[in-house]
Amino acid sequence: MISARVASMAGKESETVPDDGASGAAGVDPEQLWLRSAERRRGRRPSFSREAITAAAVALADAEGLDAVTMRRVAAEVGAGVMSLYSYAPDKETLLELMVDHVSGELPTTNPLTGDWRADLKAIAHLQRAHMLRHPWLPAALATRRTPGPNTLAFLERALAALRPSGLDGAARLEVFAQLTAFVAGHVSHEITQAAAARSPDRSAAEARYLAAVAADGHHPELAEALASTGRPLTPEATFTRFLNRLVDGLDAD
Amino acid sequence: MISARVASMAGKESETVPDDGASGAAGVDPEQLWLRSAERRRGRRPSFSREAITAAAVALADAEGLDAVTMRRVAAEVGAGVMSLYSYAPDKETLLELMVDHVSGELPTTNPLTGDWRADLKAIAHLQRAHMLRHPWLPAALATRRTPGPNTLAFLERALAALRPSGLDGAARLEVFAQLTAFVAGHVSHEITQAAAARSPDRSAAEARYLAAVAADGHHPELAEALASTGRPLTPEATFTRFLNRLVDGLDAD
DNA sequence: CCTTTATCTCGTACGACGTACGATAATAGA
DNA sequence: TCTATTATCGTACGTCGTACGAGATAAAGG
Repeated sequence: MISARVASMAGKESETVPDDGASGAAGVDPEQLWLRSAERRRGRRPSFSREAITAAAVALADAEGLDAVTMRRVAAEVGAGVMSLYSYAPDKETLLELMVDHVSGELPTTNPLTGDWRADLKAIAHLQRAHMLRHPWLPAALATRRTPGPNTLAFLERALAALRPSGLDGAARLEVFAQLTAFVAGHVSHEITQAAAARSPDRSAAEARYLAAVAADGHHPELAEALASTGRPLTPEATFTRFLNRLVDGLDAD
Repeated sequence: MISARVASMAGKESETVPDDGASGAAGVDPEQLWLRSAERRRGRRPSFSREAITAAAVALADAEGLDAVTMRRVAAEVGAGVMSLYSYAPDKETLLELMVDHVSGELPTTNPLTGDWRADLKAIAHLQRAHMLRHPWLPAALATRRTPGPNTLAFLERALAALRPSGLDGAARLEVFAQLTAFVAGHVSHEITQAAAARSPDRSAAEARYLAAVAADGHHPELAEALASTGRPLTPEATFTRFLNRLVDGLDAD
């Protein structure tokens, strides 16, 4: 999802699609959000900072999930009145964008590239996975995200550099990175759901009973067999690596 | 995401993970939701039906997006009082689950399989993509989804049957299908976002200007080159097919 | 038949949300 | 000092999900 918008710039696509599922058309102006100058001449001096507010929101999301990030909670955390937040971000959606870019600052952008672009790309994907596991709200937040901020762009720049030896052209490299990010987000989202479910034994047991009942109804032989299968348990890490390798090894400039 | 919970049953995984990002631990009891008997002896006869309510909610989501699905709107659409809905679903989250399973009923489960499991799997993925494009709220709804309903299970059964000739064991087949679904959902989510952005020219222009400004700042040479690249425009369909083929062709039993 | 018991209907109400509005306070240039 | 500008934030509005409980309606027991 990172660079979704970027990828659409090079080589505009066609094929119409029904109405958007989750969000209105409004959104935020990226120029005003990311490029506005820091100069400030007249008027009262700000008591807080965009940095501090964003950091507080991130801490809240990390600790209690995305639902805990309300304007009231964030304001309380920072010691501000609720409406003061609106001096730093025009609305909550924008605050989410700031959060995403804020944590993107944690991603390394200066470690050496090996020159083996497949290996480098896999390493990047592993970085992204670890990053999303550290901030489990990220996959959900990325879905609503609109434009990449400076930290996101720095990481994108890094990924494009890693892909340079692949021989893919610019648009294709953007596309590969966007798809890779979508893949990682999808996987981590799945992984988080499973881990969360595993942590509540009551629900796990109820679900196991439900599936067993379905498998026993005679209409789901394949499911019954799959559930009875006794393969060695795979770690999410191993599954991720396996699918990632398949995806990346299949890439070439053709 | 389909069968996320199912896949976790065969071969329980380890590796801890931080707190869930978006949802509490509560959830819905799948046994009571999907298996409760239809017998009804005493008491007032229901004026509505779970079917009708779910269908109204789906129609609303299709037409106006997931945000338009509020208990009040759905009730109005059906001609019921708001609180009457709670006789048919214990809460809104459950209504979402019902919606997901409802539309899953549109997926074919009886068309012939060719025996070429890779081809069959690709066909299934294309079905899922078309399905999600028809119901653009699906990718978002799948992320919160907890247990598969009967229609979802029927489709899962179908996918497992398609994978039978692959030689993969049961747990692996479940895992493949879960990952495939996550991949499709991620791609379609991306695709929808792009299409929605392309439909509002003001935003597109602002974003293009923003990215051009970033590319011109001298710190993003890779991005600059990628944006300048003049590859022939790729349809989302073509991109999807390409990545799908990479993923599926890489699968084998080893 | 009437009573009991279970079920469904839905008006009212509560607390939480995002945020529009406008009064108030602080700052810098004139 | 006056004025223009900017930040702070209390109050209030409309919306959300849903708890509660009073009424309606059906079948079962006598």
